[in-house]
Amino acid sequence: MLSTEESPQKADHVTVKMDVQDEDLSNWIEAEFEEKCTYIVKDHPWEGGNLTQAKASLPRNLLFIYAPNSTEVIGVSSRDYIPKGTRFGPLVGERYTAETVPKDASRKYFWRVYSEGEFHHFLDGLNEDKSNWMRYVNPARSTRDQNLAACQNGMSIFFYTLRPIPPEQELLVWYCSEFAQRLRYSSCGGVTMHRLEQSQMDVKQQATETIHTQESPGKREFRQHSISEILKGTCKEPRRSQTICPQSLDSPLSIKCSQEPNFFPHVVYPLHPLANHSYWRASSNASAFSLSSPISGSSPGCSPSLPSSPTPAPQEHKHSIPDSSDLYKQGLGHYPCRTPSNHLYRNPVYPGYVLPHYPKVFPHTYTLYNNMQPPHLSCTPEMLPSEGGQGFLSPPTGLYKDFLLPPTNTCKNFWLSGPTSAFSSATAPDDKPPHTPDSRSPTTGSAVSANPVSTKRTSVLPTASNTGDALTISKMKRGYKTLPYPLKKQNGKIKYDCNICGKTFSQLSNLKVHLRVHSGERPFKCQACSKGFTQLAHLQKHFLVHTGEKPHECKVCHKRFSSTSNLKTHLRLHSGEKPYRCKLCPAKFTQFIHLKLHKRQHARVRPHECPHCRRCYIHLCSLRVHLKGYCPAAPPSSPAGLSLDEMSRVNEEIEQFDLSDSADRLEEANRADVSSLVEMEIHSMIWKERELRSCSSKDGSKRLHSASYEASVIKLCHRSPLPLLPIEFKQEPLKLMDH
DNA sequence: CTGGGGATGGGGCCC
DNA sequence: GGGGCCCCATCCCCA
Repeated sequence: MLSTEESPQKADHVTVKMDVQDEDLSNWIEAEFEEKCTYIVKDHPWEGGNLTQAKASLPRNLLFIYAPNSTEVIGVSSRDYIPKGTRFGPLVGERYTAETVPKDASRKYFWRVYSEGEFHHFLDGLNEDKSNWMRYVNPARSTRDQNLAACQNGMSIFFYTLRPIPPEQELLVWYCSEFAQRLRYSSCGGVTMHRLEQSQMDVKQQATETIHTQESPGKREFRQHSISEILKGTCKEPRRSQTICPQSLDSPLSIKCSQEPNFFPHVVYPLHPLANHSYWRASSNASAFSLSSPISGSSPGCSPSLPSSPTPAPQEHKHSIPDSSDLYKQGLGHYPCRTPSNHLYRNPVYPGYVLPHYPKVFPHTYTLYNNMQPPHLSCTPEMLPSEGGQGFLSPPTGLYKDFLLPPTNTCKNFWLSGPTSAFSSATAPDDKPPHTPDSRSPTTGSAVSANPVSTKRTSVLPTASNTGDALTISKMKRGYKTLPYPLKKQNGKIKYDCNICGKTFSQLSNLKVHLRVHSGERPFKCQACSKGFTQLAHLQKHFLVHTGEKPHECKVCHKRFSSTSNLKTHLRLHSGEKPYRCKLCPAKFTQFIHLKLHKRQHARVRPHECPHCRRCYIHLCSLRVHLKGYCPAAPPSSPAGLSLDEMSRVNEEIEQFDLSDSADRLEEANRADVSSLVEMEIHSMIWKERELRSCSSKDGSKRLHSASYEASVIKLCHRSPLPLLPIEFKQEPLKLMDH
């Protein structure tokens, strides 16, 4: 990590970063997570297809953990190293208000979102096509295990990494301390879990007596459920207490007061006049947050007119949050007589709960001209530039930003078409004119906060009316602009590594843009066709499709092209250059793709045959590797002592390698040790596989999806770090290989 | 199947 | 840090 001594000019940057890296995030409040955690991993975009959204949404740096011999997801793990302070989310689910929630809905994956201490809506993760991967994350049973903290930021629920997560470690979530505190839970998941389970045990005996008078014998049996079961809702659906019991879970009374055992009433309903017993009965036992966020919902904190008031006195919140005893008297409240053993359960009533200090850092709302959101939505000013959309923000005056200027002179008029331009109003699917800050009303914040996506970040331009909070905004922006990255130095320059794919960038801005590749964020939307792009330049280029403009002209034939790339390809026709040559025949091509297609013809021809097993290979080096102990018909000389299965597996890999570009390069490299290099890699792969199996057998609870391993194998062999050829082959591989 | 062109994705570099 | 421009790579479509 870069120290301030190493780069004084970056002292501020590093200091902030060091804060994140060195601080104990477990004591952070939600606002701190939102402010300081700068690395944001968004869901993988879901575009339909065979996978459910819940499965397809898994970010690329995560893996599912599957039940043995099953496609059932039982957890989520990291794929690669994930830095401390990384934000995942928001949690996605169907949204229900107390009025719209179906009476017969399964509530296994209900999450509660609160606004100003009052229930606002449910997020239901039950439907895998309408939820995201976060539904699969298991709860942490101990502080040691916990690596994620759940927070409500705005009206969304996010998971933040509390510490760096090494590759292939299961993600385990528990409340952030603030969260746990207001729920009167231990900030340690294990403690709470232990209490819950203990509570469950205590109730068990009492319950048994009650149960057999009310249920059939087959349903009498009580059972302790694992946290995982609870989370997954695989445990038996518990009966819900219909008894109002205001005591906290810490009180034995909370158990005794139950008329009916209530094992996992993890969903507790809002104090609502419409609340009825059907709600309680419908409560289920899966994860659900009852959240209360001072900045949420129709919080005036979203209103531009809201002054930056100091932290409200506890009394204020006591007024806004019903006292549990009052609830009890009213007969409307519900306090779980049994604490839920499921993860992420909370008590919706906050007796004595004092809202934590939450800096008024979101005093302004801005209209986002980005069709990633409905145009009526506002956003908070600290929004992360890397999340895009900044180009679509209306400046305070309501004018459109100058990015509408033309990429080329020839289309200037088009780009300058203002609000009617493709970019400026790209966000308004209904053609509704986007709001400007000037037209914003205090109720705008309500509209925003009522929408779970309203916390999407983007940068804003401070308005004249909000200059008083410029410092706050600046602080927020600094927080977001500072990535908690382990910085490296290369030739005296700071290098920014993408911790997802490992790519290195010399400029942080390049990395930020690059991260959109992983997050799936495409903030630049084309109004004409709704396509999204990661960069404005891409959108600008794309829009030439709609305008029909072809700015690039061939000097020879005066044919015009939309891109320089295509013009360059075209120019090869005039120059006669065919840089892509086939090594197996005299064919030459002007485009690499044509060579690639051509090579398929040769792939059917496998001139190198094993004399023992008659396997055939395109490349001699592949045959050599095969003969080095991986031919099942050859005399035993396996240097790795492989089983037949493993040998078969290796041969599959050799076959795959044979079809890869690396094989071509090896062949061209004509190095004597080529087959040894390949063999080494394959050995490495085999041993890694063995280690994985060994680990898997030792820890039955951790079963990583085999596909991830296979992917790593493929990566290893086919994009291997083999010291094959100089790096310049990357761009013009075959061209340079030709002798 | 080959060749040509269109479209898109992504990164480097400079301002 | 963000925007703009340029470049390369790749995929797809079609004649």
